[in-house]
Parts: sequence; structure tokens; C-alpha cells
Amino acid sequence: MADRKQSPNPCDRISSEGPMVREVLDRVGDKWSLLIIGTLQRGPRRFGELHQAVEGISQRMLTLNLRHLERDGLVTRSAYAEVPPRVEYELTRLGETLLEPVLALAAWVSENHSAIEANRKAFDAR
Amino acid sequence: MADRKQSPNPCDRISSEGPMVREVLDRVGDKWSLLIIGTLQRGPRRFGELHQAVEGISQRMLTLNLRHLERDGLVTRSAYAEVPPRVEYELTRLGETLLEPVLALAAWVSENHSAIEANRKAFDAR
DNA sequence: CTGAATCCTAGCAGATACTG
DNA sequence: CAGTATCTGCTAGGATTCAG
Repeated sequence: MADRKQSPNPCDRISSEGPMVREVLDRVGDKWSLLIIGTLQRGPRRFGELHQAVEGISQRMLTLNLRHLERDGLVTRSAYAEVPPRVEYELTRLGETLLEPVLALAAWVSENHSAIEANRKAFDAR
Repeated sequence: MADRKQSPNPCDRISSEGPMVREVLDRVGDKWSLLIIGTLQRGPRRFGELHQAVEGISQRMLTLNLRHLERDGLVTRSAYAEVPPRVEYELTRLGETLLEPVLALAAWVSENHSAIEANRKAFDAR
């Protein structure tokens, strides 16, 4: 008991800053944001390009997600007063830095997804 | 166009392995799993301890999440035939390795959450 | 104590149609 | 082209109750 009470290890971040971690995870962890960010990583993209690149996303969801990302300062939105209208979305510096830990997670998945699938199979076999 | 077609940069993982990344994110990104994992990081915990530690979680959700984590091989469940019954949950080796990239993400949040909040405030001010 | 089963609800995602 | 508006269905998740 006593040895568990106040260990000052880095993992406390998960619980102590839990709410904030969750907030960011709510953004990064939802169905589409990551795919959008991944697409934008290669440079600015127009709304239509994103709609095409992020397969299966509805217009509505794309709009909403972009708003959220914009609100958090992860993405910028630039509308050009032309005809036809053109709007470009681009990762901010902040958005780019986020990519790093996210890629670390993606790397972990790459290494371990087969193990996970095996575990699931074994588990379901019962 | 051409310069964007096949860049072999590491970020392709997000799109190319998108489904798998998403699968893991569905696990790690949901409302409770991370808090559970964070709690278990300090050692094995009983059901009741988890229920208490992970504030606000319902019995149902705790059970479901633990099942999922168990299925993925991130957590082990050990039931002891005693009275009253005792069940202990513990991170597996796989679960521990997951902690590393997750903590990287948590660290990013620590560094940037204030920036994000500022962005949100500025955005909402309109 | 641990957890399964049921019921119930809010909120979110998809489809569709419309607009500047 | 880049959205907005509306409607609807679904399901994640909370509360409660029962059981081994």
C-alpha cells in the first residue's frame, strides 16, 4: 500500500493530467481526425481533395473535424475569394509536432498489431 | 502533383496502415482504457480498486473495458477461487510497451495543452 | 466482491437536399 | 466548390437490478 501511494514516476501524467490527455485524445482518437492530419502532412489540401483522400468521410464530418482541428490550432483554414471558391487547409506548426508522438504510436501498432490480432483470435476461440 | 504521389516518408503509416492504427486507437482512445492502463501501470489491481481509482467509471464500462483490454492481450485477468472472490488485473508485457508511446503523447499534451486552450479561447472569441 | 443482464437515453454519425 | 441544414438511426454508455 504505502509503496504505491505517491510514486513520482512519469506515468502519473496519465492520471494527473488525465482530463487534458483525454481531451487531446478525443480529438486525435476520433474516427477521422488522424486520417485528415495524415493527409495534410504532405502539404496543404483543399476541401475537395481531403474529401477525396479521406475515404468514406461525409462532407459534414469533414467540415466538423476541420473546424475542431482549426479550433485547437492544429490546422489553419485559408479561404480565397475566388470563383469558384477555394479553401485550403494546412497543418500548423503545432499540428506538425503532434505528428511525432502520433507516429510513435503508429509505429507501435506496426510492430504489435499482429500480436494483438493473434491475442484476439485466441481469446475469441473460447 | 507528381511530387506528392509517392513520398516514402514515415507518415504513410497513418494512411497505409490506417485501419490498424484506428483499431488500436479505438482501444486506446476510448473514454476509459487509458485511465485503466495508467492505473495498472503501478502494479496489479483488483476490480474494486480499479472501480475506485478510475473515477466516474461505471461497473459496466469497467467490465467491458477490461474485457477488451484482455482480449487484445494488454491486460491479464486472474480470478482466485476464494470467498469473497478476488480478481486481479495486471498489465501484460505488451501492455507495458504500449505505455511508452502513450506517455510520449501524454508528454506532448503536457507541453502543449496550454497552447491548445489558448487557441480554443481565441477561436471561440469570434 | 465481481460481474452479467436489462433497460433507457443522449448524442453523434450518415444520408440527403439546399445555398453562397 | 465548399459548405450548411435537417432528419433519422444507431449505439455507446449510464443506472439499476440480479447472480455466483
